[in-house]
Amino acid sequence: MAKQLALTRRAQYLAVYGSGKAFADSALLVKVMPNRLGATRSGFSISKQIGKATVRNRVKRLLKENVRQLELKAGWDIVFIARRSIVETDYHTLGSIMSRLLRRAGILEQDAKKAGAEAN
RNA sequence: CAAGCAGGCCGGGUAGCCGCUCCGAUGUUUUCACACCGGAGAGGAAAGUCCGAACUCCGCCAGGCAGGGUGCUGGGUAACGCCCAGGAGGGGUGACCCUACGGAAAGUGCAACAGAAACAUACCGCCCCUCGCGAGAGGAGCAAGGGUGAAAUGGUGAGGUAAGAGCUCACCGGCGGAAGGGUGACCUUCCGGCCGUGCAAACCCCACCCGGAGCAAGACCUAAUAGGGGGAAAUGGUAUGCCUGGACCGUCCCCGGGUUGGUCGCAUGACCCCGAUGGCAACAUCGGGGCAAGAUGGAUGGCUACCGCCCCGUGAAAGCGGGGUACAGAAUUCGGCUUAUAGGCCUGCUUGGUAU
RNA sequence: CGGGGUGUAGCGCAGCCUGGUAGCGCACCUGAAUGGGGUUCAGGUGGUCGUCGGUUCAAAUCCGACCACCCCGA
Repeated sequence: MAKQLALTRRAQYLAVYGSGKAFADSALLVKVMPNRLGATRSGFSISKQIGKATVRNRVKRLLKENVRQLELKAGWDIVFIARRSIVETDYHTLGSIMSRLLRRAGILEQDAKKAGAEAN
């Protein structure tokens, strides 16, 4: 994932936390907020409660890879917040969870619906 | 063959598709960047942060006192609480392993409860003498036996005695002295007399070492705001305990305001590999060769297929089916220690069994 | 990444420096007082002292290692 598509400042995270809409699953919490950039940026929050450094790295990489595969509408800031049960979730299950949550948020491209159904 | 001891090593592989960070070349572009090609990209512990250093800043000024650390001896090292070799003590049939292992006649303190006594003692007792018909009472001696305790004034045996005791003797242990060996810890031999304990991971004494903070250290650049208001104090302040001397001058607190960007530090180093020489070894010296991650909301990845390895079931075997493939993720960099770790390999040695 | 602190009864804490008895408040249980409840009074239950080793006759306390949680830092 390219660097300019990532949230890199604490202020950006706090803005999404404060005024973004939330969509939740038992393994994942997603907060989204529209921006005016014409591009969609995403950030990841995996706290120390999730596990040791190896586990946190693994979770973040799975999330990033799934974001890369999904086709998202432009112009949104998205923060993915991991919950404890995400440790037992594999790549494909996590992909279906993410596509479901983002479709509810209304920022998944219609073309990608098919791919999301396939992943299920 | 089985059980074990010591040392060293590895810690999945190949291919395809899609990605990430850095470096280099080319092209487009005013720059920022973008496209494409090539190269590099987690560990033995990267971990815990328990020690030691490099490096950086702080007033590392001088002296002294506190305070902290280490603790058998000798060596290695930049340094260490690490490593090597040796000594002593302890454990194991053995290979071998373990040990914070200086000082208790420098001083202070503690040893609860129990017990007569925990620095000097006699509770139950033992023996002798006197009185008494006797039970017993008084006097003198003893510390062997019993009892209490974690610990009771060297141990075993013999002699000796009224009963006993290092009272005497032999051996052992401890202490002191002498001689010899060893750089030293210490060892061996001889002589002397018979001397109460434990705790220094209690204070302490002795020997040696230590200024403090840490890469969010620190340096530079760009942008922006302000050169402000109030108070304390001159026996004040100048970075980390205290005192003395010396040096310097504004210092400290509160309110208000601004920045929470970029670059460097940052990877050629007490570096790695091979060989030779010196040394029992740790290690050192010399020669040759090599360059091996560098992120900053933090890269080093995701998926698929096949193979390898281990376990279980089935089977004569081949094979088949199922499951597993650990601990763990660089953040200034090194030297150690400690802790976690599926499975596997190599070398030497010990004990027991069997065969020749 | 670096620095520091704390783990003791259900909860909040003391005891640790200077080693031998684990204590205080709230809560809980029983009884008294009230027609009943609260308040009050009396009595009582309850703790592997975070875990594992070491020193010591003896460890919550001294020493070492490990685990968990919390705080601070341009």
